[in-house]
Amino acid sequence: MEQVGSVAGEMPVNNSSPRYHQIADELRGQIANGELPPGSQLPAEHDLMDRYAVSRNTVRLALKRLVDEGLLVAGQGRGTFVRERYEPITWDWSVLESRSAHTPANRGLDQWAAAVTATGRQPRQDVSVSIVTPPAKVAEQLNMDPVADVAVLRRRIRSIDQEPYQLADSYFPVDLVQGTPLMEPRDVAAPGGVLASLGLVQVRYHDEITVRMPTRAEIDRLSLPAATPVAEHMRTGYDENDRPLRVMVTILPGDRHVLTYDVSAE
Amino acid sequence: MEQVGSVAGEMPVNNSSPRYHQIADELRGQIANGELPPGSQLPAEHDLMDRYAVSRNTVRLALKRLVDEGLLVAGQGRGTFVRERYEPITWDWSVLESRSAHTPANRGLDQWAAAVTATGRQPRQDVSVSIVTPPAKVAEQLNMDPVADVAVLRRRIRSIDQEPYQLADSYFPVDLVQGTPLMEPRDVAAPGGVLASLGLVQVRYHDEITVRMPTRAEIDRLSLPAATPVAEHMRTGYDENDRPLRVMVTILPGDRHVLTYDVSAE
DNA sequence: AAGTGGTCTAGACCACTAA
DNA sequence: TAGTGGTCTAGACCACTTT
Repeated sequence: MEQVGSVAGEMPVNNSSPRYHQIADELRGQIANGELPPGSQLPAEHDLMDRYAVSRNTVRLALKRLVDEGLLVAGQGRGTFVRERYEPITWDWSVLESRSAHTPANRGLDQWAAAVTATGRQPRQDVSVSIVTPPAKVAEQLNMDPVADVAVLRRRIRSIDQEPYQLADSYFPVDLVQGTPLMEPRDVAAPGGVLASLGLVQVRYHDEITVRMPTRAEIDRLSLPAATPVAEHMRTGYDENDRPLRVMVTILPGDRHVLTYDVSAE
Repeated sequence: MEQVGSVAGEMPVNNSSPRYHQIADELRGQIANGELPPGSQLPAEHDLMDRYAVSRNTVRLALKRLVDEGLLVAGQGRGTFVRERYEPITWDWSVLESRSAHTPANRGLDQWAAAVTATGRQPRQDVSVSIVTPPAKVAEQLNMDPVADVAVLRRRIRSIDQEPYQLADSYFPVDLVQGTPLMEPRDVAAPGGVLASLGLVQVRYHDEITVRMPTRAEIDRLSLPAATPVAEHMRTGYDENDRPLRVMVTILPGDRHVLTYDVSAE
C-alpha cells in the first residue's frame, strides 16, 4: 500500500490544490460550458479512474464535491448525471388568502394549487391529519401551553407534476376546527379559505423566515438532492381580535422557489 | 484486503442501514441531547475507529455527513467540533425606512445599525462606492439597459462585534445620486433614510427572496463555515410615481438571521 | 448477466495546529 | 514534536438497474 505520489515520483504535489479538486474543477468547467449538458450521463467511475490515472476513491471525492454543489446526481446502478434545473415557482406571500382571486377556474383549489395551475402544471397535495403537541415555537405563536395543550396538525406534501415541491404543516387550536372539514385527511378548499368559511377570518399575518440545511427527514420526504438548502416559512394568522387562528410552517427547497413580498405605506 | 462483514461473519449487513449512517445517527443524537454540546471537541478519528471498530474511511464518511448537515466543523490539525450556533438577529422587512423610529439615540444610524444597537451589540459597516454595470436582474428592476447603462454601487459589509454578519449592495441610477453623500465611501445616515433627505421618497418596496448555497466569494467575505446557506434578499424601492429609486441586494447567512414580515389587510 | 454506483478495509504520506 | 484532520492508493464485496 504505497502512496503513488512518492512511488511514481511524478510530482511533489506540494503547492497545488488536491487532485480531486482539480478533477472536480475540470468536470465543473465542462458542465458550465455545455460540454456536459443537463441530463447527460458522465463516464463511469471506472472510466474516470483511467482518464485521470487516480484511484476510484479520488474519483469519488471529486464527484461528491460536485454532488454537494448541486451539479450532479448519482444513482446506484444507474449512473451519474448532470443535474437538471428546476423551474422555480414564484410565490407572493403578501397576499391575504381572503383576498386572493377566486375565479371559477380556481374553485376547489386553494391558493397554492391555483397558482400552480396558472402555470400550466399539475398540482397535487397529500394530506394527513393528526392531533399533536405542537413544537415550542408553534405553541408560543398560538398562546398555548407548550406541554399540556394539543393542536390539530394538517400535514401536506405538495407536488407538481408528480415531483414533491414543498411541505406545508398547518396547526390549529383544537376547539376551532373540531368537527369541521379541516379534520378530514383530504384536500379541502373554499373561496377565501377554509377557515374563513368557518367564520374564522384572518385579517393579519405574521411571518418568520429562516434559512437552513434540511433535516434528514425533510431530505427523505422531498427527495432533495445534496446541497439544497431550505427556507422555513412560519406564518401565523390572526383574526380581528388579534387571536391566533393558525400557524402554517412551510418548507421550501431553495432550488425551486422564489419568495416575494410587496410592502407599501398603507 | 478482505471485507470485514464476510470475514467476521458477524452479520449479513443486509436490510440495515450502512454503518456510517448508524455512526452519524448516534453522534447526531448525542449532539441533539446535549451530550456533545456546541463547541465541544469530538474524539479524534482514530479514537472513533476504535470505538466503532471500523476503518478510518468509514469514520470519515460519518463525520462528513454531519459536516454537510451543518452540525460539525472540522479543521486540519485542530480537530472536529460541534458547531456553535450564532445568536440570530431578527430583522423586520415590512417596515418602510421612511417610517422607522428615529429617536435621538438613533441619530446618525441607519435602520440596520439602530436595530443592532438596540440589542446592546456593536454594529459596524465598511462601505465602498463604485460605478458598475449592474447584474441583469438589478438592471431589469431599475428599467435600465443591461448592457449600456451603469449604476452607482454602494457595497457594504455589515459586522456585529467585529464578526461579519451580512453583505448589503445598493444600486442607484447614476443621475439620482450624482454629487450626493451617497457617493462618499463612508457610513451615511439621515432621518427617514438618506434617499428621502435628497427628496427621493420610497413609498413602496418589492422584495424577492431566494435561498441558495453561497458562492466562493461570499464564503470568503463572510468567513462562512461549511454548509451555511444564504438568503439573497433583493429589495426594489419605488417613489410615488412608480419610478424605481434603488435596488438593495442583501446576503444573509442562514445561521445568524431570521426575517420577518407583517402582512395585513390595509 | 453485465454494469453501475455504494460501502468498507488497511494502510500510507502530507499539511496544519498547538503544546 | 506530537497529534489532528486531509489526501490518496489498491482492492474487495454489496445492492441496484438495465439488458
